[in-house]
Amino acid sequence: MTSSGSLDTSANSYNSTISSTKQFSFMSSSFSDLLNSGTGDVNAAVNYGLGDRIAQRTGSGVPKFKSLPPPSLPISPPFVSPSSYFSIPPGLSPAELLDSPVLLSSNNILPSPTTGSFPYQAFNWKKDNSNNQQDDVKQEQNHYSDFSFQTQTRPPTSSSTTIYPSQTTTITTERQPWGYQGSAKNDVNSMVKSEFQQPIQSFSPEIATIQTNSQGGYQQDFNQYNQPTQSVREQKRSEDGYNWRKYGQKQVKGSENPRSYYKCTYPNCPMKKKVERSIEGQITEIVYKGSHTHPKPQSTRRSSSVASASSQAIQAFNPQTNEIPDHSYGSHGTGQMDSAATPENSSISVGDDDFEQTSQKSKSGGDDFHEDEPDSKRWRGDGENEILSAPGNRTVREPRVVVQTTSDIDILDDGYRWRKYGQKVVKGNPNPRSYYKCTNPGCPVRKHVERAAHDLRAVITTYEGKHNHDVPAARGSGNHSLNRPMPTNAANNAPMAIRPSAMSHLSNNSTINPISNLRQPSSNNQAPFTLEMLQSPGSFGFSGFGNSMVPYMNQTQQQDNDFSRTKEEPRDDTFLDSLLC
DNA sequence: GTGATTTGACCTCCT
DNA sequence: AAGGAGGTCAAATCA
Repeated sequence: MTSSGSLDTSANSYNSTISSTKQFSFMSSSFSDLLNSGTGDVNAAVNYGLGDRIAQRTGSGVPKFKSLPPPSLPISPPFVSPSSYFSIPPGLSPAELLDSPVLLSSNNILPSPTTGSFPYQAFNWKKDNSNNQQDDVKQEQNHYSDFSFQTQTRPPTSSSTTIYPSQTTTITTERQPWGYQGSAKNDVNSMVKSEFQQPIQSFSPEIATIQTNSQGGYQQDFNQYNQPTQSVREQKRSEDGYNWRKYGQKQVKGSENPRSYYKCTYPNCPMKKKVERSIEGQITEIVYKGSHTHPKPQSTRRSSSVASASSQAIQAFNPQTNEIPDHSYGSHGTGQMDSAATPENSSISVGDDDFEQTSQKSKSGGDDFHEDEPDSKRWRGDGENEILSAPGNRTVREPRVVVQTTSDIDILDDGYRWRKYGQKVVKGNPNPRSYYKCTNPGCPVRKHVERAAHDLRAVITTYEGKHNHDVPAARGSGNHSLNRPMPTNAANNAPMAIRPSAMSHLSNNSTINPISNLRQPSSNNQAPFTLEMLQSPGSFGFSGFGNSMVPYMNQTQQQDNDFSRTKEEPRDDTFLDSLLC
């Protein structure tokens, strides 16, 4: 139970292999609990869904794309494709970029679309390279949640990592399940290790926490966790850094896993989240709804020193959605919400209508997702966990940890509507890349989404082109919140759907663009987001991340470049054909 | 005694 | 309009 802590995964029965025990509350529950948790393997086996079985047979976890819809931020579509603005630094290969920790940070952490997890290396990177930086990062967690290994700040037991970017948050959660699942159950260490060994795309604070516990190595990063002095309250904090109160739990149809409902404990904060945990305790799905109207609670762990500015900049950076803002707020130890980037200022959709958007859910493992498909169906749809082949040769059932954001994902991703026009397996990634085109007549914008090769949970979304139109109204809702001006409190109402996928999004635009979060007219969306901005520490305040960001950027760019190829393709049909070929 | 969690009941929405 | 499912409430319970 901890609000955040309680990871109820449930819905999907995946859990299986990794099982954690009962509820794994990062926050409240102690890590030991995890360790104690019984084995879930048996259950897992039982729980396996058809998809899982298939996955097992195939030996590969086929992510379900449905759940993975790009991190759509309910709010606004990506501004500009980052790619266009960024260039890859010499010496960096795209592949490297992908693996680079930076990626994690970006969107904050971008889990591979496919896997949703970040490469283990990334962690190492931190350890090795950024111990110092890590500290900074930690401190700045607030700022860049992505990077944030905010969780770090928290004690291992409490997984209250702060995930600033919403998406990031999502990812985090997702990972946790994995991470600890394994670890939690049988052998925390082993599990964790395995995961880490495996690429962990999504860096969830929780995971981090787990790691910390299991592995000393990460502890460096997560020193704070170890701090004995943490207050219980802090421990309760969820990985996302906010304090949550569980207000309900319910068994969802079609899922063995119970779903827990949490509310942000901050007065008047509308933010909610629901977490499903597997029997083992693995988090199978997390869905955030709404946005925080306040800064993230400061934890002692957090370094107050973090410059809010930088953090803010970073936050803004998150293209993703509301969360960014939300988290961003939180992320700032300062609690400042004023960052321009914050959704608040932006016109984020809020309101009931928004809900559609709000509740985005991402589940890993979708074969294919149709944006048109209602979120509810999408994310919930299969319900079955897929078995992913973990890097280590292990076949692990991928926790369907889906970070859900709140609502309609269709639009969610970026507020725009997309039509799938192709799918292809690109070199270097066994996971198919779905290609989408903006459905708005005459709009040249395209995007492609793929799961990261190393982590199915991670979704990489790349945008190409600029929208020549405003964000379409949300389906079902006459007014799409997206179009609406954001409420004063950006985060407030706007349901943020955090998807793991979103987290993973590499999508240049969405991910990078803080602006995107702000719902601006499409034209604005396109607003120039220059590399300089990103790079310049001052401009976006990547301070702390500095270079790291660059790589990320680069990566995105690369993607764009890659994608640009597709752009050149004169016709969708042609393109599709080519893909099919 | 306070705050968080549990859990059955109720409400709302969707089909 | 009815039924089902999801989400929320709130009293009881627990820490």
